[in-house]
Amino acid sequence: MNRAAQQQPAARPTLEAVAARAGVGRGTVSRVVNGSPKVSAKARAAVEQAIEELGYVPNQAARSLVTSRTDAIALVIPENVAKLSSEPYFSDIITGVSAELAHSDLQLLLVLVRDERERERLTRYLTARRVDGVLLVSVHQDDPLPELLERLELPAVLGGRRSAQEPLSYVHADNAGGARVAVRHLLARGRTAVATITGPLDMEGAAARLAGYRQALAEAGMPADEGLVVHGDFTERGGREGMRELLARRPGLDAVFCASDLTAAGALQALREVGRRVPQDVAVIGFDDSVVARHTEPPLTSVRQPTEEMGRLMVQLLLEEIARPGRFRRQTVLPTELVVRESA
Amino acid sequence: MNRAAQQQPAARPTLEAVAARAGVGRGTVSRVVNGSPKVSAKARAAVEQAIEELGYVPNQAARSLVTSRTDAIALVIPENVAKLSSEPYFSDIITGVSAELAHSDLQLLLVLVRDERERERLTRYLTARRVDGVLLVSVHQDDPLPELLERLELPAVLGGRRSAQEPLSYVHADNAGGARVAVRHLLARGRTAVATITGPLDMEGAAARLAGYRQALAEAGMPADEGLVVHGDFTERGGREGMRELLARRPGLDAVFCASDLTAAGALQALREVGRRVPQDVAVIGFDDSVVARHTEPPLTSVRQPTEEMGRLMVQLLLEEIARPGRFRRQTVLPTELVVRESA
DNA sequence: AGCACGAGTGGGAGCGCTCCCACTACGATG
DNA sequence: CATCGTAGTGGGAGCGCTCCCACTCGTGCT
Repeated sequence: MNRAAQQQPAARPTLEAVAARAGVGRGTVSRVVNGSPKVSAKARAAVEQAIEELGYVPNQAARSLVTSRTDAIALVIPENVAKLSSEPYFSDIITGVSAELAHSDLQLLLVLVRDERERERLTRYLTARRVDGVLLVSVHQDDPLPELLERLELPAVLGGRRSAQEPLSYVHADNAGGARVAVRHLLARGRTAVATITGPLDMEGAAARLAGYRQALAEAGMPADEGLVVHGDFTERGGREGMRELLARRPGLDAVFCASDLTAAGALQALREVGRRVPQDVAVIGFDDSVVARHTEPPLTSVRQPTEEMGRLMVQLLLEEIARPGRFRRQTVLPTELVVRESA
Repeated sequence: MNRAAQQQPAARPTLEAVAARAGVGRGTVSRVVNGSPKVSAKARAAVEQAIEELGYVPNQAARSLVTSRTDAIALVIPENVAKLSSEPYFSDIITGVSAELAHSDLQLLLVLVRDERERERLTRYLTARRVDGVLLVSVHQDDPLPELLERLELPAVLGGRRSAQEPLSYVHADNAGGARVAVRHLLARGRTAVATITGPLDMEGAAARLAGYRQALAEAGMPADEGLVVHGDFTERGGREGMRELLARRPGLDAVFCASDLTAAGALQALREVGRRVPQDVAVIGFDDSVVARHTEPPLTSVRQPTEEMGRLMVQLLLEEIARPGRFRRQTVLPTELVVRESA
């Protein structure tokens, strides 16, 4: 077992080296690198040339040490549910976040939190302030992370609020409105027994979708039948089981509003199992208008929320908050819209 | 516009503070924090208590400055194709990488490279050695990144090699073998005109799948008909257009092997357009066995590659390479397997 | 008793940068 | 012609840590 020879990979030039080469002081180089206007054209040119010649790249660690900025933000996804590929919502958030971040000079740290151990690790990480800010999606009512962020006074933006009184900045979609539109659509098409498979109700978004469902039924003067409401968890499996349960409880139902596309895909499977045709026998509507909505059979009518846009917006809010850490929290609602396909 | 008061958020305790409190020197605290065995039980206990009481968390920037380690690695995805949510492959890689990384104390930087500007930014970033290592997936033949990584002597692992002579470490699936098995399956079921829609052939994986297709046909003594080969790009759109092209060229085809599930999904659409039934008229096989394979109508028979596992393995190789930067490159092939569903 | 040795320990030096203050040079002003 | 800005500059101090060397003890041996 021979030890690999300690090779020194061509030590990178330092600020000091650039200064020497350009015949100026360290301060001047620093000013050029950081775009300060208080540098003469001549000095700037000399420095820029030296940087070019030496291939100088600033050492971020040294910079961080003195500025205590990290130039990185974390996107935290509590992935306790399933894996990323079956949750297009998260992928779209990531896409949006990454796209928006490309304009800035911040790096994106992706943190998937699967269990308690990983949550603790994240806690230590945030406590060490190893990021300038945090984006947090899929927040549940009792999630301890938002409070930690508040306590640490770490700039943060939530994707989806915990409640209507959410103190932190957040971006969310008009969940109740989307649900209302979906259910109205079903009623307008003559459906009379509209069921719903909810998401996890400890998430405000899921609760709002259920509320929207109820509002639309109430508007139309339909009696509230709790037998038509079954609880899911946004997953496909939840949708399948929820649908079976609904069919057992209310065999006469003719429509179902699902809290996510995945849920709807599961419902579709359960309906196929028992030979109910979609949309003839039962109309189905999903939520998110994610990529799965286009691949199911039949393709899903779904409430579109601008997921990628939400990611972008979250970054914008976070950058603002990082720029001026005063408590200027901002909360933004994005519109939803019904995309009609064949399932309803 | 009043400027927010400069508040100082409870200055974090330093190593020095811990040392003072524990009544030991800085060196001892450092040793405890870094798990050195050369500390007496008594000193260790004192330090640990002080750390606890003070809520000490090491400053990573200061540590990086002297060790020139960052404790972070980058996962680079050249996302020039489409968005993440429609590419389950990438999501699964991310899932695997993140899961494996949870065992270590490294952080995951996700870098999506969309255009030339972002590639340059990444180049600067890597040049500044702001990560300890790099995972690079979806490498094309002419991708300049691998060479940059070699030049920088930055530990790196590729997901998919550039060629059989790949000098860098990599993990890849047995693409040719998978393709062979798929095509054999079709032939064994009596299909006589088996077409293929390839991936981008400047990727070794795609080329290997095409080679496997050809091998299986040759084995069976079938004449090679280049009219049955059409070029795609792993996308759904490519699959749709490729299938249309194939139908125009060889109306009599009765099977098609697609280089990805997405491609197969597109092919399915094109077949449906012209009323061909799957699998009765045309059998279809995909590749990846990603989440879309289960959602198409009919569900796709597909060659499974252990994508998540590949992500995990990439991390393992990278960690090894970071641990001893000697040129111990490792190259690993993972098996593929045919998952039979209804489309073939 | 004297010595060597290893286990532990303290703390100086220094990583590469930004911050900031003192300083220079030069044009404008009274 | 003395005085005062003002734009630009150089470099000391210090961020919080690890590295490493010099040092102090016991302990076991001669």
